[in-house]
Amino acid sequence: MVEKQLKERIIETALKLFEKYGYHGVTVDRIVTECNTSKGGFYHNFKSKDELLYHIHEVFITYVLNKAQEAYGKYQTPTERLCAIIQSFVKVFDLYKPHITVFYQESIYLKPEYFEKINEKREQFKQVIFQVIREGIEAREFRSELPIEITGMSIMGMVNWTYKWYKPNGSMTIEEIAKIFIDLILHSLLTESAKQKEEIKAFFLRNFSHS
Amino acid sequence: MVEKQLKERIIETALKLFEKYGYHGVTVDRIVTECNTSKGGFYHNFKSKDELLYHIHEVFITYVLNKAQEAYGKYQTPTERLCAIIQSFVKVFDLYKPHITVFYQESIYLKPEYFEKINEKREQFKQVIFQVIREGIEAREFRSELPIEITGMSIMGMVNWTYKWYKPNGSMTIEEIAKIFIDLILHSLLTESAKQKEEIKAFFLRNFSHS
DNA sequence: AATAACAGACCAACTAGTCGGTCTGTTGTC
DNA sequence: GACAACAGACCGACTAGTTGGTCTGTTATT
Repeated sequence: MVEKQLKERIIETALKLFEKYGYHGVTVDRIVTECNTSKGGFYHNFKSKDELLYHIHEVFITYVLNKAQEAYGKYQTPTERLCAIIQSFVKVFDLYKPHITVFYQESIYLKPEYFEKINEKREQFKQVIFQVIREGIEAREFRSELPIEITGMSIMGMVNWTYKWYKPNGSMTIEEIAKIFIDLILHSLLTESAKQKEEIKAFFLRNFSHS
Repeated sequence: MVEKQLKERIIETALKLFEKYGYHGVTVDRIVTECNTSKGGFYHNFKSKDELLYHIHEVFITYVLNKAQEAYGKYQTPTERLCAIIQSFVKVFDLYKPHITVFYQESIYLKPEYFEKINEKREQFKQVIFQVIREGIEAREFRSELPIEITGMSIMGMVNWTYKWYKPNGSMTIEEIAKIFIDLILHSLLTESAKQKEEIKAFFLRNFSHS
């Protein structure tokens, strides 16, 4: 087993600190001390503190966007697609909780060029969600009276907000939380007739057979 | 008509700037220049930049907590109470959008003493929500399989997230958005039998009679 | 030997906060 | 009514400390 590379160590330390104290609450000096390196080590690996922040954003959004597109491709019906996307996204909280926190708290501090790049992917992710909702309405699985954007943002809000309260190693696993989210969302989106449809009912029961 | 007091002007300017650039993206110098005052004027009215940040938090959370308790007191049934609380909270976005943004983005930068005070009220607010959900389940209006905390945090996430995308003067009024939130939430919380109950059905129709 | 990886002293810029001073309006005194 | 005495609001040059970033030198690696 090779020693963990310095660059990785810097990122991990920075994430831990940024999550707790915020980007501006952490100095480069603090980062380098806490992971036993030096200014030289830091600036050898990153052009600037900004670039480190960008890197964190980039890693996270790229991963999440890929996962969403993957989940979309894996299923055919809107209901299944939506559930798969949510599930894959929520699972990310166990892997990338600090990334997510930084992503939602500190992105205003990204330099314009960096911000643009990140925002593009962020926008793509949103469009995947909107697309699924649109298809769900067209397929008469989701209620047609729902406005796509607001509904999409509601779902994203519900899920994203998790970063404010989720504690890994808490009393509930992230999978259990994901199930509850999906339960809530399906109850609010599905039409009465979709709830009756055999394949959707089966899919539903397979995932949430409470009692 | 008296001139607007300096303190008010400072707060307004700071809010506008904090919302856009973040607490650390705005210097005291910038605040005082943009509202045509001076360092002296600023520090005459505030002990520190931190105190200004605290003040913004305090005004907002106090208002919101009062509104929630008021809404709770005004109604008797859990469903009505929940809707009233959500409605009153969402309406705040037209009044206090910058406050809310600062509240959710910058509270980590509050000095410990300040943070404690704010957090206490924040906690109280959460408890009101949890309480209503608990009562709703006990009254068999809300589905008993829902865990109170997660459901509560889901609702708060959905609603709070609004600060990330809501544009006053957008194509939808805040009241319309509130209705959609409530529609989604009721669909996911209400039991089948509650949906049938005459008074709840009436209440429902009164608020969302889409076609 | 040449190059990449890292160390750490140092620098220049910036920023929150201070402090002596001014200006305006109010109160008390004759 | 005039004037002294005073208070509070506000000004802005200045400071002390902090922070991101640089630069020269040292160590490891191939």
